[in-house]
Amino acid sequence: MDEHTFCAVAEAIQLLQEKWTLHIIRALLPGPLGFNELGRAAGGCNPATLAQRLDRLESQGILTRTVESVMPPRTSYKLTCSGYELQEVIDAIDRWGRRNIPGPGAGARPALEHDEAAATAR
Amino acid sequence: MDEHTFCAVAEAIQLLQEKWTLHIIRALLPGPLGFNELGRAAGGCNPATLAQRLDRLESQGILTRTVESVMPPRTSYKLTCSGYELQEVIDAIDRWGRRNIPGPGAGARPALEHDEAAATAR
DNA sequence: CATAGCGCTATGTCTTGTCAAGTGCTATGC
DNA sequence: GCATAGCACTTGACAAGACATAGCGCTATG
Repeated sequence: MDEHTFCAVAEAIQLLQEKWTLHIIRALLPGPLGFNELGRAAGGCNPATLAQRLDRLESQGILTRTVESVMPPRTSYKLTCSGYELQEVIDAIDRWGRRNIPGPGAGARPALEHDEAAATAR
Repeated sequence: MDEHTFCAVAEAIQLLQEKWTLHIIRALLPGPLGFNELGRAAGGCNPATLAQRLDRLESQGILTRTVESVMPPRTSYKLTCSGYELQEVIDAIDRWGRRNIPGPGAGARPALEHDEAAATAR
């Protein structure tokens, strides 16, 4: 799109803002996982989306897909070093989130900040 | 959701992965902008989405909307300190992107330092 | 022998983002 | 003085994306 905003930054943002991407990477940080296992660890990603993300992340060189056995099916996804470097991104988000998101565990502040009224009364 | 995965991190990811959010914040780092101005600076966000994101970011305390004059319309959006703290998230993505994204030139793409003075904008 | 699990694709629905146009007004160019 | 373009947004129709669900061939359990 805009070559003027370009550089890696915009590209990276574009990539990381896709739904589930960060969750997937985060789930994969502790170690390799299988497909369904990963979907659950990411917080319940449905298989269609998961497969798509995985595809993209693999072709981006962020993770690798290793078929351990075809039948009984067993596949393992693990981060490449490029993927592990995303830890610092997630760490940064983590740090920010703990400081700036109300959250249920934030003491005497229940999560009543649900402003889903954005519907604007259609 | 998963109690173990939950808390601020997942929330923050959820928030930041919405389309344009990070672009908007990034565009706002150098200083406050108006609505259309911001939409363009973010890379061409359409007004509907922009308004929605802005709404959410404001109610999250990440930015403030100041109406400078109603007619001729002039509004200014600027980050709060909570918003500025996202700089380190964007920096992390930036750093990662420069290292790990091939880039449009697919080769030696010198990293132009065009927006590094953002922190002083206040 | 029935059930549940694996990795993953195909289906239809619902949510989300996008385009295009339009509002009331003012500051500019001719 | 009038046309044009800009401002900050809203609305409504539409496309793209994510969703739940079911299912494939197979095997390791109960």
